[in-house]
Amino acid sequence: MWPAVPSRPDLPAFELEVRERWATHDVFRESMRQRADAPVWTFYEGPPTANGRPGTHHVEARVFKDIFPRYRTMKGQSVRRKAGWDCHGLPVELEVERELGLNSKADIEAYGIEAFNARCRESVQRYVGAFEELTDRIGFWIDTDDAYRTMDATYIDSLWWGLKQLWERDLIFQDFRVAPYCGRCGTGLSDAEVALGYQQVEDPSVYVRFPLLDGPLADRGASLVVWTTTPWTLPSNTACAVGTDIVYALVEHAGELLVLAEDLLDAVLGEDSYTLEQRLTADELVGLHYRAPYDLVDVGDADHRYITTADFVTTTDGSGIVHMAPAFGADDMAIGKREGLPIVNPVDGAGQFTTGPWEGLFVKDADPGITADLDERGLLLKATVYSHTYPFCWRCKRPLIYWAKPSWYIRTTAVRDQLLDNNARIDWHPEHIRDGRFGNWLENNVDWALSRDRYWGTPLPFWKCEDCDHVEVVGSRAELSQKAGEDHDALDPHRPYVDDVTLPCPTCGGVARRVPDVADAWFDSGGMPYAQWGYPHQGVEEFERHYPADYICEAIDQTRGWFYTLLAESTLLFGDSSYDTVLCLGHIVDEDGRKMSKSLGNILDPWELIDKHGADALRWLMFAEGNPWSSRRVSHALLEDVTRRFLLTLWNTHVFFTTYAAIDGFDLTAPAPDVADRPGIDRWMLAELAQLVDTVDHALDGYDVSTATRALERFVGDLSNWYVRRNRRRFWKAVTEDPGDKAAAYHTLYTCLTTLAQLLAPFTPFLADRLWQDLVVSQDDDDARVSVHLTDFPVAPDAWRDDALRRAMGTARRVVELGRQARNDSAVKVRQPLARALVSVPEADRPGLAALLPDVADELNVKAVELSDGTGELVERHLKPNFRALGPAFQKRAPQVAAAISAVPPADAAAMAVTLAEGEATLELDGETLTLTPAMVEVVETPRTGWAVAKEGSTSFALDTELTRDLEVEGVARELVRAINDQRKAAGLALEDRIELVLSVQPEQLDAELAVGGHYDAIARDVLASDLRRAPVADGTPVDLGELGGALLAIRA
RNA sequence: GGGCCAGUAGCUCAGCCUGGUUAGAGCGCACCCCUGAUAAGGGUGAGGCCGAAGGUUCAAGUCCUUCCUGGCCCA
Repeated sequence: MWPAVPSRPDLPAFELEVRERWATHDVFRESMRQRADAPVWTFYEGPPTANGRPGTHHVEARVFKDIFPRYRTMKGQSVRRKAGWDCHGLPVELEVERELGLNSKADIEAYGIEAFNARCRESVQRYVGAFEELTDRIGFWIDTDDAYRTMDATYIDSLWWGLKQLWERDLIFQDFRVAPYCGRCGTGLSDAEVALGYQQVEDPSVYVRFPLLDGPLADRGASLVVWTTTPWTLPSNTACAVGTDIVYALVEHAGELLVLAEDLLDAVLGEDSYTLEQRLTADELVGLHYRAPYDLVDVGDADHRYITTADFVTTTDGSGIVHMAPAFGADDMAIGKREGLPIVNPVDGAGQFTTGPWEGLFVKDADPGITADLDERGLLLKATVYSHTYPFCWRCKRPLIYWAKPSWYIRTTAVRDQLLDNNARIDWHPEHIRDGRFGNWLENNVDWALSRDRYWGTPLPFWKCEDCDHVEVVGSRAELSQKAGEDHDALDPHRPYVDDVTLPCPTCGGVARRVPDVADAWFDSGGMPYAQWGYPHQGVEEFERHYPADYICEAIDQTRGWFYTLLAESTLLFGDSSYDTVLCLGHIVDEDGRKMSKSLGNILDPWELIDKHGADALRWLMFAEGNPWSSRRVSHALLEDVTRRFLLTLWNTHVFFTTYAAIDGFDLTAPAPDVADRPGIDRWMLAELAQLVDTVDHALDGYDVSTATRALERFVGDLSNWYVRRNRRRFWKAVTEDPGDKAAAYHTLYTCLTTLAQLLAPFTPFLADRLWQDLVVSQDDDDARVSVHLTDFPVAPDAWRDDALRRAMGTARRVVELGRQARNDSAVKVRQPLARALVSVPEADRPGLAALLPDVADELNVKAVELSDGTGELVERHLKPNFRALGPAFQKRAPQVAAAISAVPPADAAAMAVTLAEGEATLELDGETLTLTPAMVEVVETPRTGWAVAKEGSTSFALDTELTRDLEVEGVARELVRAINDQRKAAGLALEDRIELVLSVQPEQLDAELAVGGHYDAIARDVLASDLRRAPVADGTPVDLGELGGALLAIRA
């Protein structure tokens, strides 16, 4: 039985039905079981953090993660789909802090680390259900029951192993470093995190006098003019830097002597407000001491507060003299180390002053007080505001400070060349990321700041002796038990439990305690290739089977996140890249191309989109709209668009097929005519299908969804708009008329639809399977074919391939377009048959087109379409130059030769066409004889008749619009058929219902002509009239036949 | 300030790697057709100095340089 297929589908409702079927038949698992022994193809899931509701951007990533594993499975590979969850990290802590109303690390510690971490653990599981539900609804086949969680003890065991490996190879070290730091969160931030929080702000811009203490300038009472946008760092000043190539000036300004860069005099002091006393080189300034404004911290005897040089000093801003505070700037620290300057750090871990008048104040909040103080003491020369971008904490939105703090580092710089080498072998999509964004970033690799002074994370397995500072690194809980001499195998490795474990120091016998830091959560996710299996403590076989990944996919913001940490860890631990191919997605933006953000209020909830349009529509939009890596728009309007444009076009074709298959009781098992015996249009459609299969297969093999979706959209358009429309009559005509032809049509369309279902399975898994159910499962009890997702990806038989036919049909369709244009221009309705038309196409296209002329004639309702053979009197010939051939042959003269070719008069052109056909022709140009080959010239024909002509390029169509009486009568017959079918529809009859028909046509002569021409028989056949009476009709429906007459008709079921 | 990407019809995008002289599609719009896919289907048309300027070339949407605009990433 062929199912009843609704012509107006509720796609989201169908998807839910399909999902039920998948669950009932356990299709997902079965699809993997089928391939259990097949070659392995590996996908790694980049774990999302489930501490918020999943958004539309998650859908994007997840459908791209889904499509290639589905494709690979259908191609016969074994694809394990292990899910994963990222559980640790500052975002989780901040969420919990908000819930608990905690504001600082002190608050957390007062609340208790144990209780706090318990809340964190609960928080990251809170939305797992929401993620799983959405994952399921969008058809992302990933095994959430088999998910790894970065907070699991076995996972952490693996990370500890990784860290120990690095430690043993001297790739982990502790150093005092200036790093971006959030005083509120009490932690340093990775570069990636810092990158998230740049904002345009206005900071104070102060110019401060630093009176000189040495040399003649000091004797004259001169001061340096020092510029800073962070007044709070002034108490920590230990030096000033000048640029070696910069010219400085001593000037008299408002009664005092000042030193600053000459180029900046006007900008800082104002034009004409100073008198130049003397130019100074940097060398003349170096070594001079000065008096800094504050002495909050005693630095002992160390020499400091003198002028030195630094290459980063410029004259684009400020005064050309840079204030140095090594505790609060990476550049400053570098200079400080070079000069052996003391580190003056009156700021604590909360970002607050520990001493002086601003003790207890967050440093940034002290800026106004310091500025006022400088002013009062006569040290402030000038204070304005400076607009620039400044980093803010990406979660708590408070300004970051750069702060010197002891941290643990991974020495990634030691493997920089290897990182570059491994990166060069990764198949990046898009390609430019490899050498561009990612490659450049690797070139400038800096050591990975690993430690975070926080609570909810993978604790660093470093135990440090209280007495001798010896560091013992532990590679698992088992090893911890062994070293501690206590059983910790079941320990929750999180804080605070792990903090309570002490080890005896193997060097001095003292007590070793764990360093308090946890690992950057990026270390967790970067370690998933091995940690997801618990490697090497367990899962060794799984790891080896699934390393490296064939494919990973995330959004572009992961370049310096997951893409980097995966590569860094695998390079450090295993020497190679843990992924071969990476697809880098662009961001999802709203209808106007704006980023979706809460503040703009333009966030689209994925459920709203899916409930309304369905998951397939959303998936298709993601795959088909633009490139995966450019930002793509999502909106209700766009979803409606793809639904109508693609999904419903396909659906309508499906409805057409099943409707007639049901009416005819089409029997699939009856033998199908050989492809070679089917009509040209069937062979053409199958040739296009073969081409489509190749295109989609090849595109997916190369991770190129755009090419695949474009080809699929084009094919579905051709199938619906050309094949089905051209062949409707073959489906509705009586079986007895031509059974073989009818079967050919059914089988051809059936093959197209079922193959499409398979091709679409990775893209739109719901609709694909629905088609499969309606077309295959309904006709077949074979369990193996219970779902399209259990089938092999299609391979086109060679018997389908016919490129010549594809080209010929292309020509035929272009000719039809011209024919329509000609009809349109001459205002002759399509229903009115015409006698003849004449077509001219380039000679190469003639043989192919000849076979398809009946189709052209039928489509255009013309009795006979003749193909000009290039010699007839009805056409005139012109020559058209072909530059592709002329260019190389004639170089600079090509344009002249081309002009000469175009100028050949029609009479000569005809002769030349003949000569050319025999090999080559000659042309006179400026008294010189040139030899032309057929490739250089195209012979173009133009109809010479007075007919309605349409042409495009070298193709033309001439339509004889003259009507004979016979044609008019036939037109009337067609008009009557239309009117009768209108009545059938008005009467609500089914397609296959038979009717009795009564009609009377006036005048009598027309009636007689219709009868003599056999038109009444044809009408009766066309409208399924079992009886047709030509008799007066009492209450008949009038039919206007224009000048020719009129009719009255009545039908009865 | 640096890196990368993008700029083609009103809109969304192909085409650019591999140069060839009428630059395509879909949507939208206007007009029209069809009425046995009908809450469907189809046609025709209008609409482009291919971001700008230089350069290379017989020939540039396509290659090169510079610039402009927008986006992303980084400082």
